Amino acid sequence: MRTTDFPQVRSLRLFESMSESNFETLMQAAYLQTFPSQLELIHEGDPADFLYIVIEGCVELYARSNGRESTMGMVRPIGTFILAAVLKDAVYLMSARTCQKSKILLIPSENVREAFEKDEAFARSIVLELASCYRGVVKEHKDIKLRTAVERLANRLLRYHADQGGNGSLELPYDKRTIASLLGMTPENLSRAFNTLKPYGVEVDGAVVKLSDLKPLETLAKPNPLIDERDA
Amino acid sequence: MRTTDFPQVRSLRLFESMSESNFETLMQAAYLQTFPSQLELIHEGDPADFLYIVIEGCVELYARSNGRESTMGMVRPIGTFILAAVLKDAVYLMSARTCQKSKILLIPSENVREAFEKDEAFARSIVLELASCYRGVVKEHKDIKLRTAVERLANRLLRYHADQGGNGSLELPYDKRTIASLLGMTPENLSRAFNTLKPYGVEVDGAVVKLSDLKPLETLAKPNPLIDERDA
DNA sequence: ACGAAGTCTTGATAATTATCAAGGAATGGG
DNA sequence: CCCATTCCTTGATAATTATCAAGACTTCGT
Repeated sequence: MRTTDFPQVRSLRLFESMSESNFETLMQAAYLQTFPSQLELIHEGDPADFLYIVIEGCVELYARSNGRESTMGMVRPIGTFILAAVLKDAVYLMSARTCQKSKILLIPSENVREAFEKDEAFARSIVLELASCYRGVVKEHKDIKLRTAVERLANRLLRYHADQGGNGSLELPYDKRTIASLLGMTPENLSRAFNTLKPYGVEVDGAVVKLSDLKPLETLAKPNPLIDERDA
Repeated sequence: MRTTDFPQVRSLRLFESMSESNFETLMQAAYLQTFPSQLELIHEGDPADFLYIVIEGCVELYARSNGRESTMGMVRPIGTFILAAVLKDAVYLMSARTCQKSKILLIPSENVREAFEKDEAFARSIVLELASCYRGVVKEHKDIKLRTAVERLANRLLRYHADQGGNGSLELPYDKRTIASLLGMTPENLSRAFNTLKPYGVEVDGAVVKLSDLKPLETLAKPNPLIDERDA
C-alpha cells in the first residue's frame, strides 16, 4: 500500500491530522484485499488482529447469542470498524461479513497501537472518533428502549428520506431483512410495520419508498435529534 | 479543590497518568458539591458544561422520548459520566439524577478539553476510557437485542452474584423499578420474571436474592462473556 | 409513632412482537 | 433465458411484554 493510493482514507477524520511519515508507516503495513459477498471477515470473540476500513462495497456488523443473531450496524465506504477492540487489544464484540463484493483495507492492530503511541495527533483524532461511535450506540440503544417497532421504522424512513434529499422518495439502502434486524424486529414484523404506516403516506414498492405526506408520519414518529441525528 | 483531596480520583484510569500540574489545574477548576436525592444534575439536550465524577452516593443516567423514560445506566463511586459529550463539545444524550444524597465533583468542560489538548497522557487515557465505554454500550445493546426479559434478568442476577462473592446470595444494588428499567422492562414484568425464575432456584426476599442452584439458572441464562463480562 | 407517599406484587386484559407455514416476487448463476 | 434459490409478504397462531387496577408492604418525614 502506498500512501497516495487512497486519498479518501487519508482524509478520514481519523487520519487527516496524523503526520505524513506515521501515516506512511501505517499504510505500508496495511493490506488491501477484495472479498466476495457474504464472507465472514471477523468473528466475535477472536482477538482483534486488524483495524478494518471499507474502501468499496458494504460490511454488516452482527452478533450472535444463544441461537439468535442480530445486525448491529452497517459500514459503507469510507468507514472503519472495530477500532475500540484494536485499541484495547481485546477480542471483537461483533462479527463482520461483507454484504457485497468489497474492497477492504486491513491495518494490523499492533501498527495501529504503535501509531497511537507515537503520533499525538492520531491519538487525539481517535478520541473524537471513539466519542462519536459511543454516542452512536447510545442513540441506537435509546431507539430500541424508548420506541415501538413501528416508531423505529417511521423514524428510520424519515432519516433515509432526509439523507437522500428529502424529495418525497427514498431507496432502502439494505435488504429488508437486514433493515428488520437493524431495527430489532423480524422480517415479518417489518413487513407488517410498513402496512401499518400505509395510512401515514408510506408507499412501498420493492426497495423504493414514497412518502406522500410527511406531517402525519412525523406526528407518529416523533423524531428526536438526540436519537435520530447523526451528529447531535 | 486541592489535588490531594481525593486520591481516588487521581487513581482513576482516566487521570492516573496525567501530569501533576495539569491534574492540579483541572482540580482547581473543579467544584465539589453535595446534592440531595432525586436531583436532576443534567438534562438531555443541554450543552455539556461539566464532566461529572461521583465521589459518594449514586447517579442514574436516563433518557426520555415521547412520553417514555428508560434508565440507561448507573454510576457509582468513583465513576465518571458524560465524558463523550464533554470532549465533543456537544449536548448531553442522557439526563442524570442522583438516586441518593451524593457528593459530586464537577469539572468544567473547557478545562477538560484544555487538559486534553495539553496533556498527551491524558488524551491517551481518554482513548482507553472511551473504548471501554463504547464496548460497554455495545454489550448492553446486544443484551437487549438478543435476549428475552427473563434471560436478561437471569444473566444480571448471575453477574451481581459473581460481583458479590458468589456465595449463593446477592443483594440487588438498586430499586427493583430501576433494575426493571435498566433491563428494558416494566416493574410488573420484572416481578413476573422473578417468579418465572423460581423453579431455577431463585428466591427473592426484598432486595436479597438467593440462588440455590446455579446449574439450571446458567442453562437458562446462557451467560456470554461478550455480553456479560465487564472487561471482555 | 403515624400518616402519606411511593414501591412491589398480583390479577385481568390488551397490545406488541415472534413463530410457523405457505405462496408469490425478485434475483442471480449457469 | 431459465431454473433454483432466496427474499418478501400474508395468514394463523403463540409467546412475550405492556397496561390498568387494586391491595399489601416499605419507607420516610413530621
